[in-house]
Amino acid sequence: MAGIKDVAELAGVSVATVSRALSGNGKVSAAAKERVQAAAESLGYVVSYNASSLASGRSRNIGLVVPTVGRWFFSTVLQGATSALIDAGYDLTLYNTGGEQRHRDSVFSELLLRKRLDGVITVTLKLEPEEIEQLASVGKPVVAIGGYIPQIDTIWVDDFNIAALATEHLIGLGHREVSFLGGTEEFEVDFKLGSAREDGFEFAMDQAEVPIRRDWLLTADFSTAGAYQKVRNVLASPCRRPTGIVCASDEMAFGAILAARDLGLRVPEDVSVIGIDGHELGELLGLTTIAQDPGGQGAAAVGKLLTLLGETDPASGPDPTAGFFPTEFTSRSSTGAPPRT
Amino acid sequence: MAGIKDVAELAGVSVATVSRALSGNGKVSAAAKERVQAAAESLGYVVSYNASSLASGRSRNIGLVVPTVGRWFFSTVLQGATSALIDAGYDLTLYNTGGEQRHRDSVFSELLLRKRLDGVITVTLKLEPEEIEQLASVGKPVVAIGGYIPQIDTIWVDDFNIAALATEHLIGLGHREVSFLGGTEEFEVDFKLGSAREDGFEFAMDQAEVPIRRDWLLTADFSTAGAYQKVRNVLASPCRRPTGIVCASDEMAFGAILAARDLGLRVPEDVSVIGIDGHELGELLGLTTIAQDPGGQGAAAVGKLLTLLGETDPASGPDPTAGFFPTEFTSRSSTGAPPRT
DNA sequence: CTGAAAGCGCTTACAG
DNA sequence: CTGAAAGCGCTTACAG
Repeated sequence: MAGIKDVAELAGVSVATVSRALSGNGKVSAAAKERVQAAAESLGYVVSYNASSLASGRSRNIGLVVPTVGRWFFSTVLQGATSALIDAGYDLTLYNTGGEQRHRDSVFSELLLRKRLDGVITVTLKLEPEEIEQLASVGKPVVAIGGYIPQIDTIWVDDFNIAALATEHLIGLGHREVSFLGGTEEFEVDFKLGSAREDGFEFAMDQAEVPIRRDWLLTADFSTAGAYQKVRNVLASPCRRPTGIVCASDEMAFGAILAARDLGLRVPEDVSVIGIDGHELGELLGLTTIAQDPGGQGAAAVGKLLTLLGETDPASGPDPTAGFFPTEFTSRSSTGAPPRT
Repeated sequence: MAGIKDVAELAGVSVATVSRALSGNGKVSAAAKERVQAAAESLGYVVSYNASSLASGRSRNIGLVVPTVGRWFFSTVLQGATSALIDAGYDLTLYNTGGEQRHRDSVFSELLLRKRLDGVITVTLKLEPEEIEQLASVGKPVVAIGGYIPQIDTIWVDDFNIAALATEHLIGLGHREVSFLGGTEEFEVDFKLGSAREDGFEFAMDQAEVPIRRDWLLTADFSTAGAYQKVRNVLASPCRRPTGIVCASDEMAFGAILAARDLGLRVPEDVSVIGIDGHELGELLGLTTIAQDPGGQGAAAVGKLLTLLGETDPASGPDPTAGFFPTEFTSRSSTGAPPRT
């Protein structure tokens, strides 16, 4: 475990020069720099991040707060963020609150404020006004993904209009019996998108003057299995059943498709299903969806954070927080005209 | 940003006493402790981890190295590890090599050795002998998940026998035309399980004296979509096609099932599919599989690491590295007798 | 049980 | 361009 002193000795310079040569801060003669690098190399010296952070106040480490890592959206955001970060030479410390308030609070009070973090990315995390203030007072940049948080740079898709668009797609195909599958109350707290999407659905339905049936406003836990149960119940109804289902996520849409199949219903001849996400599996299952590229969102959040930290050229491309993150309507075989009755 | 001095001043004690009162190390009178805690509370004081780590040599932070986070096995391991860690008050720094050698090497040389880590968990990472030596020389405990690494505590399932068991299940049902879907060369490097599972398959086939067709030894990238293509090709063959497919992962088994369905083949009447993993979706798709509980493996690795760090009661339960991690054969509807010809 | 002080391994004004 | 030295905010023998 060679230290900076060992390198200085071997290179025949002071530790100050070693620090400058290796970090790139300050002036060092080419000759000295070369000797330092050679010495560091031969000793296998790597700077102690703890000491460096303590002395400089910068830790080259950013925190990512997620409610779970077990859902496609979040693991994909994480994947995108880590790739972007590794190239910048930053570490990623993961805070998985597990949706538990207790963990969420401790993340906040302890982990974010005084930890070894230069900045934080929060994913669909609801922040209280005083928490935002706290973060601002500490001076650590924060970038949020999902939902809208006042005063904080946010990467988000236009949930309301996406859901409205998905709904209009079904209405445009002739559907009048449309169900919406959103997130349960419990999940909306974290994911915080359920209601915007449901609002978009209701708006589109109202615009088209298609009546909304309250008992077709379903909710699930964003899992495929959860969605399967709910959709199966509604499709198995002996009375009228919806001919189209707008799902707030692709994973839930998969559940809807599987439920229909298991009931012997054909998709889309008997029932159309549309999702929101752009999950890889969607292609195999022929799912019509609105893709939102979570990996790109993760990378964009990293880019924005790095800019705030003064790392990247601020002129590099448009500000990802300036508007909504782009989405793409992807038409496949899970949607079609409703069955004639 | 109150510091330890502020707390000491407010509590009317020295910083040494504050440190001892808050960390629990060393003796402090009940009265002093109480005053310190009250002072810390009212100032919103949180210890600086960098300073603490530098001074003590312990950082309450562990590293997790994965080749990707976009595959179910890995995100589930991660989920299990984070839950276990958050309760212990440890941070988790994530190193996602993305399967790139360049990232993998930098993780090794820079990140692990001199970073703010007390220990490391590697998931299906192949380590060179000199790397193991390096780790040992630094004295940082390492626990591996998946595969076997000499001299390092390893949490792993019995890949060989699991695959053999899966194969025997199909043979026992009467199948003689059995295909194996493993990982591509490229993936085996990281995942490092492909060959053990293929070996198990071949062993079981040989034992039962069922001939192995080389052109039915398929490989894919462990993704559902990749598996779909390969299996579709083999099932679409105008000549003989396999009546059973042993898949090295559930996600690939999903691809196999979907490929069969899309070709109009019934599962299991026309073709049986068995996976390895225990993915949640397996229940919905009726997938017979051998569940290996990756979340539990992640938690077990954390537990082992914490023990090595002297954190937990060593007497708490059996050593998870003492044998193979338990797996569970889960019979569902994707396997049955082969079609009569 | 408690405090003064050294030290963890760097970074960075400051003075040359 | 370079070095001596202070300081980052803690922890922990050491001596009471």
